[in-house]
Amino acid sequence: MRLNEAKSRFIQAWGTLGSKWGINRTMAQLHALLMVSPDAMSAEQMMEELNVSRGNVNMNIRELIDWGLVEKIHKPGDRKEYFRADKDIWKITKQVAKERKKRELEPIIKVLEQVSDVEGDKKDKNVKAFLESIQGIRRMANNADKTLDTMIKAEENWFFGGILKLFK
Amino acid sequence: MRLNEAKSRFIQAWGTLGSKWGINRTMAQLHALLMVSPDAMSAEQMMEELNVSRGNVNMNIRELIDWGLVEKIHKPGDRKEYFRADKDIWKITKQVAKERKKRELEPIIKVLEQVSDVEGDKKDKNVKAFLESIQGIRRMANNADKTLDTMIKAEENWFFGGILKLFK
DNA sequence: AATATCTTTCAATATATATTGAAAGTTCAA
DNA sequence: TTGAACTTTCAATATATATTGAAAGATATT
Repeated sequence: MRLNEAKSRFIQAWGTLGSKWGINRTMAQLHALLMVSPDAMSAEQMMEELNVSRGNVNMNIRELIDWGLVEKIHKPGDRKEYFRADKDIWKITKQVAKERKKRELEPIIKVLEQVSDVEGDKKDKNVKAFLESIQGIRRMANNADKTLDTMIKAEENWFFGGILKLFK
Repeated sequence: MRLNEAKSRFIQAWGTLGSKWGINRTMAQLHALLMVSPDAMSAEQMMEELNVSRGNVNMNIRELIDWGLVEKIHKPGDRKEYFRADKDIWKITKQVAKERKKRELEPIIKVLEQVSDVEGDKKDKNVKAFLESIQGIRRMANNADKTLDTMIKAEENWFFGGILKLFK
């Protein structure tokens, strides 16, 4: 397979995967593009490669920066802005974990706490079933929270080394 | 907080969380509803609680069954179908992991394999950067795949206990 | 076999989300 | 301080996704 075909297949697949995980397709494609590009890219270059508008590139690159996955680069003697993505997949994974924890896990944990405080007859099977389920979900959420905390601090070779030993 | 308010807050929050993870809101809400309901529910009851149409309930319940999260129940002497969700959150988590692995992780691993086979000058920095990134992503994906395999078979305490201990 | 009860389907519609592109905004060099 | 080069914004539009509801399809009951 030629490089260009491989590249566009990967970008395509990454965009599709992103969609299934609630990530805007263009955002995922931009990320894929930058992950496999040796050099930082300008808005024009990205518009060209992905066939999307300037506004679309601008908004989604901003979102990627907000997620901590892309950074703005200034080349000396050039007014254009360039963008590059970190290529270390372990760092990327941790960064995504960190953001989703903050944006999604922590908020739901708060809701779970709030709804755990139900007044009324604890013998009522409706109350009982509700509280038992919520409690189970809370424990899982708190476990996930702690695990992510630790993962976010962990070294790369945890994932590429330690976990395999554990699961033998 | 009264049970009804707690229930609807939880259902609401679960639906919102689902959306952010690429899951249809009604599907997530139905799942939430069944998770906190002591008894199996009929389509009518669910339509009533969530204020959605019969068709919507039917399609999304079918999807939940397809994900292995809900089962159909027949009550003796009643022609109606009822539905119940497993309430064991560890089982639910494993089931979701199993399905997403099959539907999303395995397909992307195949694409990563395919695009790893790039012809051309391995000294070209474009080829080099592409292959290095893809290789990193592949290693991560394969690790995730193995980890999920193990998790799907594991007991809750062992999994979290083991991971947390390892991280220490 | 006619009827009542319940489920499924799917074209039409509504809603949510993504994308465009041109105008406004910004910055810099002359 | 002007204008060229570049970035940002956002109303309009397009696209994708979800939802409805009535008709068709099942299945049990009389």
